[in-house]
Amino acid sequence: MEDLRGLSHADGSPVRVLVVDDEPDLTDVLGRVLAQEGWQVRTAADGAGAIGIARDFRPDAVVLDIMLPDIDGLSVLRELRAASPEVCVLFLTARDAVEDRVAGITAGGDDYVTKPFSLEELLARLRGLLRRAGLARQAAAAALLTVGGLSMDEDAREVTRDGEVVELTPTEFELLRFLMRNPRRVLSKEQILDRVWSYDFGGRAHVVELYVSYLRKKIDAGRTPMIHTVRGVGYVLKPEPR
Amino acid sequence: MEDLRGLSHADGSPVRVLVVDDEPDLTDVLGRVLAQEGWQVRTAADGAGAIGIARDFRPDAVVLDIMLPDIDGLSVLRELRAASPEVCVLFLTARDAVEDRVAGITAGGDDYVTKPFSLEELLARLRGLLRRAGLARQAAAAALLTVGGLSMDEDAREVTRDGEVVELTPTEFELLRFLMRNPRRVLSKEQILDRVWSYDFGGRAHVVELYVSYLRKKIDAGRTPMIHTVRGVGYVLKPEPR
DNA sequence: CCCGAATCTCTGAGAACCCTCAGAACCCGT
DNA sequence: ACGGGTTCTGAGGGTTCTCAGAGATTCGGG
Repeated sequence: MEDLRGLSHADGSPVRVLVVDDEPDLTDVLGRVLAQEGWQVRTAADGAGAIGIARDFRPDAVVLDIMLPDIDGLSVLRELRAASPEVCVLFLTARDAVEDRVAGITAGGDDYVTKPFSLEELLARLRGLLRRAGLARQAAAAALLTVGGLSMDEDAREVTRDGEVVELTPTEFELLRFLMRNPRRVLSKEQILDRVWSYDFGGRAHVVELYVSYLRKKIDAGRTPMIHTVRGVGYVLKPEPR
Repeated sequence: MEDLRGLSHADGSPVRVLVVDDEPDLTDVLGRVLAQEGWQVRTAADGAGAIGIARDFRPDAVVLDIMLPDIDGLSVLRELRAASPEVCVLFLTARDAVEDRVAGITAGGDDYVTKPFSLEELLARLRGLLRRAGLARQAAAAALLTVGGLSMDEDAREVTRDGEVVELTPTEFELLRFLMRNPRRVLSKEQILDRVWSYDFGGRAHVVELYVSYLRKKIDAGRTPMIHTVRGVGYVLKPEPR
């Protein structure tokens, strides 16, 4: 059928993710998006809550804000790891607080995303984490997306159209990834904006048009177009028929 | 007899929808139409009322105007979600309300419609929301409508007649969707106008004739016609008799 | 067969929508 | 601090869509 979005355990049970952040708006949206991706989600607003929930929820992954109202995120991590050493962690950090503290952490196979982030970016990181932890169906195989003559290697960040390598900027890459994860489905500019751009982006949907036009130049130039405009609605990525 | 319209829970109980808007005219019409679609409906005129009703009505979906007389629509949403996190929301926003667009709305699985809207559009969005939330019988399968040799993929916005793709403008698409949801049933021009065009449309029924003629050119051209005129009454869409 | 009413189709104007260009702002590494 | 690359804003211009008006056509009753 469609794309296998929800990674799951070998036995088919859904992967469990715990989201910890003190902004309810953020945990709410994240929780819904992750659930939509096929994962089982719980949320917590602080360290104590997180530890409590983790005790019997036994998450496979934790999305953890480093700055929490009560306990330091790193201490929370220690607690979580004590209970289940296997758990993988995706940290959320403020842009300017990255440096030293996180540097050591990522060595352990965990990862981090700086706020403000785009949902696509967070999802991609989380998928990667779980995949490397062996929780994906297709195991540790490289993340390869293919739609018609288009293919994207998420790990290598390499995109090819009909075998030719295409160079993309970060935003172009994110946009294309979102399109490729939703082939044949019309996506509105608002949907795209909400997923590909950071949640604090105030701009207009006009940027989406602009980036679609960039993508077309790089991907559809001189070939059968794969990105189609659906007037008044949005855009679709479709493999060329035949 | 199969009821294709009202999505329902696994146990067959009807889906519950709460409509919140301060214009009684609008909630009345919406309430009637939604009930007719097989849903169980309650209406509220303001945020306080909505929260009160939601407490024991436990809606599966809420149609929520962002501009309410008492409480901000988003605050209402927070309250509703606190009580039942699963509820899906279809926001109503004014077209000219410049960028009161809230980031993340479409990302979390919710959706919005701008006023003035057509009833068909609102219904389609609401159906999509519930479908994706897993409340449809046929679960998350793509929305596929089929009448004879005609088929419509609502997600891809693609229509085919006898296998050939047909390009439609937004209005043509909406009109055809309405016809396809009511096959073999004669629909009057007024009915069509009320459903497919925005509720504030001042024009005459003549546009319906015009758009039916457009549709015929694209769908019936050179084939056994499926759109039939019932003189003095309206139009019917019928699959070619075997 | 004839006539009136209903319907169909053509046309054009205005609006909405989308694409692209050019340049400003920003970030980054050197 | 400089320079290249990236992101974003604004405006211009072209295309498509919607809809009203008018004339052509069809239908059905007498």
